Formats: sequence, structure tokens, C-alpha cells
Amino acid sequence: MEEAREVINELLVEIFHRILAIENEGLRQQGVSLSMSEVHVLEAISLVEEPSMTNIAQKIGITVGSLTTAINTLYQKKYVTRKYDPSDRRKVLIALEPIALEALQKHDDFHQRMIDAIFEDLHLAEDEVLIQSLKKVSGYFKKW
Amino acid sequence: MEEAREVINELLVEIFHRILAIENEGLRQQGVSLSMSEVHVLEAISLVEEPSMTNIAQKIGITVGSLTTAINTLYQKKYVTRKYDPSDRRKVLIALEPIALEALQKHDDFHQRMIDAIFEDLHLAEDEVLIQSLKKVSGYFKKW
DNA sequence: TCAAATATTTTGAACTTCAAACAATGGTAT
DNA sequence: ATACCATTGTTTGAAGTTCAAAATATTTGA
Repeated sequence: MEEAREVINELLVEIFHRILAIENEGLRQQGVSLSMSEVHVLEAISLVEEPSMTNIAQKIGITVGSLTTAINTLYQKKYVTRKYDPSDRRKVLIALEPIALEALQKHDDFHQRMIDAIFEDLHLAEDEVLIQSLKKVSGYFKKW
Repeated sequence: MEEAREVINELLVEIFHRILAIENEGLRQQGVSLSMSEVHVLEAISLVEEPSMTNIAQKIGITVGSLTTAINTLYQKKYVTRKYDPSDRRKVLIALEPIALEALQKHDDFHQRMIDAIFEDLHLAEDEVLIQSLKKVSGYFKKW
């Protein structure tokens, strides 16, 4: 049990930082001139049901004010457009431009390759215990 | 196999951000007036064999210039001291003050409690497959 | 209608980081 | 020794991220 704790702690502390760096690197290599946080915003826009500022900000976990500045630069870079919700004109709905979809696709591909590499290189077992445990941990943090 | 990939991808994408937020929150609650990045610097100092600027920066993955500014504020806050290596006066060796050790202890305690909660709440098995797999993934990213 | 609630933007500040320029010390080759 | 290059750190200027608080616009409900 002690060992399992140590390993998980290590994952939490060190590996996550490493992964962020890897992701940033991956973006640069693919000629995507966006930061990880910007990609994160685009990702949230594509995932959220109704892409209003509040919904997107909540999905990411930042304030709406912070999101506004992020969207401002993404708008300048032509990655997103704004329009007002006709049924509630207080709301601003964000839409992804084609170039944004391309960037997301590239990012997804990178992720896929990274995960493929992990599985191939490590010969990870298709083990029920592993999968179930990871699902538990994942679900746990989602609801924290 | 497909499911395992999805779960790992999810861990990488979403949970990571959540954990960072949780850690920041944990610090505030314990009355530690340091940011996560500052704690990260202190952690690196305590872990690295020879706490020179270059070694610490490398451990964290930032430039030495960035580390200098971080150390400047930690020095002002009395968390660290600087001294020159007598055998190579180009080197600056950083030492932790008692208050820094306290802060690290609090942070470790928080981590421990978080991990305890995970194990208790999720009834994670002390399973060899899980532990070995996590160790593999952890080691894999360390060397990426 | 008018006040309260909701949605977003603006502004000012703090923090993190980098790259490039600069300074000092150490090592090496002639 | 001297000259030069490499190593180690610091400073500086700029960019990016984030927040809180104030301001603006719209909707809703009494």
C-alpha cells in the first residue's frame, strides 16, 4: 500500500508538470502558434453544449473576465467569432473558425500519438484492475 | 484497450488541471503565503543534490533567468538564502530557511491527506498490476 | 416600471516565464 | 602568462495568464 501511495504522489507532483511541457512542445512542433491555455479554451468551446462565456469559463475553471481576455486574443488571431444569442442578448456565443478546428485536430493527434507511444513502449496490460482504478481516480477528481 | 486509452487521455487532459487548482486551494487553506510555483521551487531545492541555480532550474524545467527572479522574491520573503560555492565562485548555492521547511512539510501533509482520501474513498486495491503500471507510466514521462 | 439578477467587458495589478544582453569566473591552448 | 571560449548567474524588457472589482447591457419578476 505504501508503494502505491508513493507512486500516485509522484504522478501528481512531477509527471503532470512534465506533461504540460511536453504538450507545449508538441504544439510548437506542429506549427500551431497557440499556447496550451489557448488550446484549452478552444477545447472547452468545442465540448460545451452552449458556448456562452459563462459556460466556457466554468468548463475551464477560470473567471469570465479572464476568459474575455483570452477570447479577445483568439478573436484577433481569427480563431473564433462572437455573436449574440438572439433569445438572450446578454449572452455572447463563441464559434470556432476552421483554423481552430484544424488546431484542435492536430492537438488531438498529438495526444493520440503520445498515448499510443505509452502503450506500445510500456506494454501496458489490458487489465481490468488498472482500467477500473484509473477510472475511479479520474472520476474522483472530476467531482472533487 | 480502447477504454484504457480513453481513461488515460482523460487523466492527462482534464484531471491534471483540476489537481493544480486543488493544490493551490490547499496552500491557501493552510495559511501558506506562497504560490504553487514558489512551493515547486522550494521542493526542487530540497530534492536536488547540489542546489545551484542551474541544477534547480533544470529540475523544475525553467530557465535560470526565470529562477533568479523566483529566488529573488523567496529571498525577500526570507524563505531562502544564497551563498557562493567556495570551490567555484561562479556558482550560487541556495539554502532553505526553517520557514521554508515548514511550508514544504505542510504541503506534503496536504498531499498525504489527498492521497489518503483517494485510497479510502475509492477502496483502491493494493494491486500489483495497478502499481506496476503506474510506476511504468511515471518512469516513462520522467525520461521523455 | 423598476429593482434585482444575469452576462459580459474593462481595468489595474500580480505572477510566471522567456530571450537576449551583460558580468564574473574557470579552463585550456599556445 | 595571455588570450579565448565555456560555464554560471543576474538583469532587463516583453508577453501571457489570471484575478478582483468596477462598469455596461440585458432580462426577469414583483
